[in-house]
Amino acid sequence: MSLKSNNIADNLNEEQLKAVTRTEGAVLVLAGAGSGKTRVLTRRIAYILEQGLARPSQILAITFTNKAADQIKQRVYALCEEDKKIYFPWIGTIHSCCLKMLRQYPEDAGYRNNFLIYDTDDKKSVIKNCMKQLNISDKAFPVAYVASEISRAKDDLLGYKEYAAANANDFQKKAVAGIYELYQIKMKEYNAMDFDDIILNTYFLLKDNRHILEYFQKIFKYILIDEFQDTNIAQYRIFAMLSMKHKNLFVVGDDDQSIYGFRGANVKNILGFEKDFPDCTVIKLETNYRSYANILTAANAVIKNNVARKSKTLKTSKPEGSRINVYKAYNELNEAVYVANEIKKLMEKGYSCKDFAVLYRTNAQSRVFERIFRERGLNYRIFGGLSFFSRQEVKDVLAYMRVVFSTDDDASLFRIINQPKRGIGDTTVKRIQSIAAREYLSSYEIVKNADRYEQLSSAAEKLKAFSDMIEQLKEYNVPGQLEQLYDNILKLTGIHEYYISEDVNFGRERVENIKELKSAIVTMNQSQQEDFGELLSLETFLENVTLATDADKEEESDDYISIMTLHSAKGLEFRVVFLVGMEEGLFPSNLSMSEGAHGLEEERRLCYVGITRAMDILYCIHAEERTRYGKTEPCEQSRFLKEIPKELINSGKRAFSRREKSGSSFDWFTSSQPVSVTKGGKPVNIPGLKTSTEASVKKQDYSIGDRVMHKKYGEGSIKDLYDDNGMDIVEVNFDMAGVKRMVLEFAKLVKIQ
DNA sequence: ACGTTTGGTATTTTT
DNA sequence: TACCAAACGT
Repeated sequence: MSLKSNNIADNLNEEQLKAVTRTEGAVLVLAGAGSGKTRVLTRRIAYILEQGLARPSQILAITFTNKAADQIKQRVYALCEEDKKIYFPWIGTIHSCCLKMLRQYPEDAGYRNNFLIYDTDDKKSVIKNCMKQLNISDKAFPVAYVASEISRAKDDLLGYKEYAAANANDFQKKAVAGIYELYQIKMKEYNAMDFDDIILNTYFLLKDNRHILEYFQKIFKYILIDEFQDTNIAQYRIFAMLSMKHKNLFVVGDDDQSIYGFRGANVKNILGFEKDFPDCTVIKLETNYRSYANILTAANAVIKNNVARKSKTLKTSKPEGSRINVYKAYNELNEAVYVANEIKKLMEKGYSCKDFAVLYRTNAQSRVFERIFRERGLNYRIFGGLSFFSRQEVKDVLAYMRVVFSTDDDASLFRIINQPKRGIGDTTVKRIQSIAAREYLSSYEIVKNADRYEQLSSAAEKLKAFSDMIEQLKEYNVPGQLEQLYDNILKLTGIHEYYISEDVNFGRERVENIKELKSAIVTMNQSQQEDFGELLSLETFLENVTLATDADKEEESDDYISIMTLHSAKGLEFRVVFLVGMEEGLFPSNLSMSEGAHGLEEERRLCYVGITRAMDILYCIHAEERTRYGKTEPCEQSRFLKEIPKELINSGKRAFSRREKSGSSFDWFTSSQPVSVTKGGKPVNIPGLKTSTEASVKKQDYSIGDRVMHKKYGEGSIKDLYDDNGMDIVEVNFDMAGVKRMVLEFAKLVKIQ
């Protein structure tokens, strides 16, 4: 097979080249941050193809995220000849690759062929039901705890029996084991798998079915694993099994970047690798090509405080670069304003939006940045948080699609059975469930034949109407024509009208989101045809949707500031990085520290990941006080900042001190807008602001959604306007102060253009 | 059955 | 603070 690239060795150093060309046998690459890991991975795939060692379909490459998979796919794709593109390697996340295997042998894995994937929300609702059924209070055992306990068990390859046995003398965990058991039984009934089941079931599929294992062993001549430090035991076992025949297992990882321990990732896999594959070649990539020396020195200084790690130091040939900017902000608002100001300054020097990233520990921190950036007209994009497909209204429509796909899907069935309201209440639902359990039938069977059960007589008609509707919708389950299904769901179920009528309450977002779902269907159908020459089936659609992280939504512009958590920044690089919220308790977070030394070390690795994302300039920002869970509390700067040598630091001066704040109930100085400061009690007119204090204020002057400014509460948007006994009342949702109800005439609201 | 209110409680990170 | 669930009233 020929490749477009002439020389596979271009721009590779000696070690990288070795990692690319040592194709046979087990290879462990310890790749430091910014050492060209992705380049090695793609070149290696290209090299294997170029040498004719394998056909594309004989290569299995596992990445950690969909984003990384796409990136590698594209780069390899670009290297391949036009006519070879159809036989494409298996490149994807562990979940999507395992799913592909399971779909080939659903029955051998113990499922019916149209099984569904439950996301975290679905999973929690099933667990909640189990606990109710077992009469276990969710106060004694929070659902989240049970969910993570079950996840962890599955990561370690423990089924409920094994889990119960392993915790036989732990009173609490015995209760969890009971929930785990019932959960698995229910999931089987619903013909559904959760994320961890995908891995676990693949493991057992391969382990218990010799012919299937041999089949896949034969297929995968070369196996490549990225981000190996973040694999768990179950995943590792799968790779080990699959590579047993050809023995060509190539793994890349960095123990210093292991940040998913909380989710069962096991760094020991790196150490274990050398034991399990004694003949393996170990290659270290220790030259960083990304960051200026100061940044790298800081990163090394921080990470060396970790005890549990393989000692190594990244080198660079780059010059020192500028110092690390540490800035002490007054609070989170001031922090965001400072970041925005610095970005503006740097943009004048030639940087553009896409060069910047704001990284924080928790998603909750994104809000202020979103607000300030929007006000300043800075183009930004927030990654992570709740994804488009997990929004309520979108999930509702998806639930209809899922029930159409599989009527065994109880979680979806009960989500929509009364959404929109059709007179099927809690009591009816409970009765359906108990009859289903008694008769060994699916809940949907009961709904469909409601007239046969006396208990359901009062609701029978409504239930019949509901199941008739679902049956009718099933007609539209035609590959390549899912838009029709979507249109009919909107038309027949009343969900569209419901959201239209409710929309005022939700800032008109919901109907828009539902519409966007349709374009997601259309685009996905198109790419399915272009990439795979096949029509988009409901099965594939639903799968893509649940496994999608940030569903590569088409952006109008690709020049934006990236705002995301440190976790999702892994694998990325930016010219300028702002690490914000560097405070004790937030980063490192109290929760991880309560887990002891290893918790703190994971936080430190997270910090290391953050620092090493920066190419040119690094900012670290901490606030003097921060409002969390509605309480404002003083903050101490993060210990990680103290671990950076002083001579590398450029300390920024805070623009305002704590003292300057007192006396004002609203933090004018932190607000980023030109603010209408009161002089002698009268609002000052500011260009761009329109006052309406002169004549009598009329309700007609305002409408819902208008942005307004209030003397005391600052900015907000009008939530409601109404007449109360001849008095015009306005409800404003203030950005800082929340919703306030005021008499319009006296509120002295100033419209902001 | 449904809407509203209250009260309690949680908030780490993601496939 | 903000969200959710149970409790309450209709």
